[in-house]
Formats: sequence, structure tokens, C-alpha cells
Amino acid sequence: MAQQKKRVEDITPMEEDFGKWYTDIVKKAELMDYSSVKGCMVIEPYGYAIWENMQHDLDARFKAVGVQNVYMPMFIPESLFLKEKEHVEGFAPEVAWVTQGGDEPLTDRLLVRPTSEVLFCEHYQKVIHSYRDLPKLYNQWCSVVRWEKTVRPFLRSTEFLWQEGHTMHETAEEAEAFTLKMLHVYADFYRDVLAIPAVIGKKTEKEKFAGAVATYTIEPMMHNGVALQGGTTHFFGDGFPTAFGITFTGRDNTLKHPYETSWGVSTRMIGAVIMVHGDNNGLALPPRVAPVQVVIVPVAQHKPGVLEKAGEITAALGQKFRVKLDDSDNSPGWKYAQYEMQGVPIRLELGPRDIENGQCVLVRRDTGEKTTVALDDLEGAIAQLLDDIHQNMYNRALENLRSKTFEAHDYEEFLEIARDKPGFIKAMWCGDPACEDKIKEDTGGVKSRCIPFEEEHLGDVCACCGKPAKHMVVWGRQY
RNA sequence: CGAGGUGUGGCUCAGUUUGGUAGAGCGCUACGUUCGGGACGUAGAAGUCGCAGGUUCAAAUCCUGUCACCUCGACCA
Repeated sequence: MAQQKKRVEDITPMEEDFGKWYTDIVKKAELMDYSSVKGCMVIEPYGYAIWENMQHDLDARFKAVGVQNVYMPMFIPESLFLKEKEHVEGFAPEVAWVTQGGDEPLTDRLLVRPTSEVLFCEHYQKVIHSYRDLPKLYNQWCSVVRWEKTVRPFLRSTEFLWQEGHTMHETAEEAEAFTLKMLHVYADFYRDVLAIPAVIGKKTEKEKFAGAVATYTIEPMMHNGVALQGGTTHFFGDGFPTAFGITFTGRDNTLKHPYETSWGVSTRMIGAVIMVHGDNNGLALPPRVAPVQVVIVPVAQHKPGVLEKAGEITAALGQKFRVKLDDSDNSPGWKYAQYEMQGVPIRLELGPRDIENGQCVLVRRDTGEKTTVALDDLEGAIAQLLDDIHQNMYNRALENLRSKTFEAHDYEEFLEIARDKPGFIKAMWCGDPACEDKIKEDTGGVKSRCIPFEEEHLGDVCACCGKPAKHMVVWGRQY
């Protein structure tokens, strides 16, 4: 259709160039703008509203499991940062330093936080004295800075917004259980709010966080088969608490170190939403985070009664949904394309003909399907439609994940899939990091995503080296 | 950080090879006609050519440096 051609002229088709398609969308849907500092972006109102919706929902989920919000400083003295060795080695290459305050050079340099483990530990050392003080379940919403070599809006930037939870527990078992609990909070959020399915599991030794005993991850698959690390939770054991001298008197009146966890998700989730749900007409937002859930487009709005009726409907629906009325002078067709580009889940068209018949037209962003609805039933119909859209978007993403997940039983098959079929590869693994290195080398970038909780038995030997297998691993390329 | 590419009104780009008055389309502003899939007419505003040096009578154009962005590799949420 001719109109189809016109709709997509501004966005590079994803089949042609997925990277270009992505940047077209972040710019044209008005999510962000570049700034004059490398790797730092302006998050524009529409993009920030998505983040706020994510924040509100997640924050409530954190509080439901007893987490409290705090705020830590953005600067860390070098001497404090140096206390945990593996952690330093992990982050040292990408920290930004403050070396001067006003006119005076600093004797103890400050780093801009790349993550706040050490600040939480310094504080916990002061406030934890007894098992009665545990657990401590703190979280902060803030920005952190990592001096990345290459950057991409929302996926990898020098400064990014996130939340970081840091908790202290009386026993290792409790801490480990809490690490998994938070992983499931994230997974539920991805499924129920972002409409994104994911592979959930444990990172291999090679891929775990600097200083952690164990790292767990949720790994959603983007539309093109590439993975994005969607959120991680870490069990730290008592390494940091020992290094920072955090002690408490236990129930048996002996001095002990508490056990620590941390967990975080970031504005990268916006990138995930774009790359999982978007299409060649632009962004497609899951209803539960969409800043505008219903956009009302009046048709022939100069005719008497149209704008009045549209205003009435906007006010009524605004009680229950996030609604926008576009009464600008742009043509209806222009508005249709604009809000499709911005991913608004439902468009409500209202013209003189509709008003006469006591109805309006609802158009869903995910399928393009149009239905005529009586104005009397509108609220119920929209509530139902938003739920349907969420479910349909989830199902589509799940289908994408399933259809692009392959099994490899030997190395030849593995390399063939890695070369020809974008997506995840399930394969048995011996547990040796050498095989991870070899696979990454031979395939040009395929890495272990995780050892999924739902393991399958695909064979007895490692698909790479042929030695006895210990686990099934999901492999893939990542952003 | 390695390889390649690009910076010219708000956006997409032409002009750079061969130095000589700053261009187009879209967008924007005003008015009028329109309005069920990116409407049209008329009039108008808007650019120290990424930035800093240099060569020259003269630089968007040549030289040096620098910054940013894009693509592909090595690292992360």
C-alpha cells in the first residue's frame, strides 16, 4: 500500500540495519538528545516519563519486600575504594577521577561512583552492631559514571540512571535467598510490566561481577536475536564486610561478619523495551509503562461539537488512564503516524460521524486492528484492550525468544548456528573457562549468557571440548 | 582503545576534487482553505559551514590539531 511506504520513510527498516533503526527511534520518538559531553545524553520528557513509570512500579515492589531507600554521596575517596581488591581490578579501568577542588589539588583523589558498594559498606560498618540490626535492606536511585570506550543511547553510556540495592544479612543462606528473591522481583517486573520474557539463571565464574561470589541475571532477547543483560543480582558472601571490618554480635555472643547482596537495573531497560517491542513504524510501548496509554485524535475538529466531546472523553478517561488529547492543527493522518512512532498503545479516533452514532474508533498499536466501540462502554473496553495488548506483546516476544533459541550438540553444529542463526544457543558445558574463551574467539563474540535455572540434559559431554559436561549453558551475542 | 566513515539553518543533505557573493527539500512563523492514514496556497524568519590554529588578496573548500557522532572489533548495567 502507498500509505505503508509513507509511514516508514523516516525510520531505517530493522532488517536493513538494526543499529540505525534503533538510533532512529530513540531520536525520532523524542526519548533523548545528544549532549556536548561524550557518552552523556539528555533524557527528554517522553523518555524520562517512561523511566519514571518503571521507577514507580519497581520501587513499590522493593518496598513490598522490606527495602528502604537511602542516598549515598557521588564521590568516593581513592583510599576507601582500594579496600576490596577484585572490585578495584574490575572497575579501575573505567572510573572518572576528581583531582582538584577549587584551586587546590586533592591529596586523596576522589572517584565519581561507578557503583556504591564501598560507600554502603563504610556506612554499614557504623550502624551494624548486633544480629538485631540485621537484615539491612537499603536501595538508592541515582546516577553512576563509567568511562566507557564506546557508547550507545540507553544501552551503554558514560553516565546512566539506575537503582542499586545493597543488603546485609545474618547468614549466608539468608543472603543467598534474598539475592534470588530480588532476581525474581526483576523477572516479574520484566514479564508483568515490560512484557518481556527472559532466560533467568546464574552467571559463570568468568562472567560474574567483580568481587561477587555468585551473580544471577535475567537475559531478554532483542528482536534481532542479540541478548541484553537486563538486570543482575549478586551474592557477595562476607568478602566486603571482612575488608571493611563490618562485624556484629551473633545470637551465640560471638563476633561475626554479615553476608552481603547487591542488585541493580538501569535505564538500559528503556533500550530493551525499544529493541524487543519496536517495529518499522517506530516504538511500541507496553501499556503499563507508556507515558500516554490512550491518545485521542479528533477528526474534523473544527466542526461544532467535536472538540467539546473529545474534551469530555479526555476528562472522563483521565480518571483511570494516562490520556492525551491532540487538538493541534496537524492533520489526522499526521497524528496517526506520530503516535505510532511514539508507541502509544491505543489511539482513539473521534469524528462527527462517531459522535452522531455515540461511538468512537479504537486502534491498537501492536496489531493495527481497529474496532468501533460505543462511548458508553469506553472505559471497560479500554481497560480490557490495554491488558490484551500487554499480553499480546509478551506472547510475541516469547515467540521470538523460542524461535531463535537453538540446540547445539557438538562443536561443528555450534559454530554453524553461531555463524548462520542469530539468537541463543543451548549447549552442554564442562565448566572450564577455557572453553568460554575458545568459543568467544572462534565465533567472534558469542559468550555464555548464563546457566539457566531450567536446565535441560542435551548430552553428557561439553559441546566445545568433549569432556564430561557439568551444566547446560545458554550462549549468545550481547549488547 | 584499534580500523573505517561523517560533521554545512531545527532535520536530511548538495556544494569540497579544481579556493572567488551560503544552497535545496522538509520543518518553523503568520493568514486563508482543509481534516476518517503523514493536506494545500500565499507571505516570511532562520546558517560566524563542529571547534581552534595556520596558508592565502580571498577558506565550507587547502594544511595541522582537537571534539563529537555513526559502523565494526576488545570491555560493562
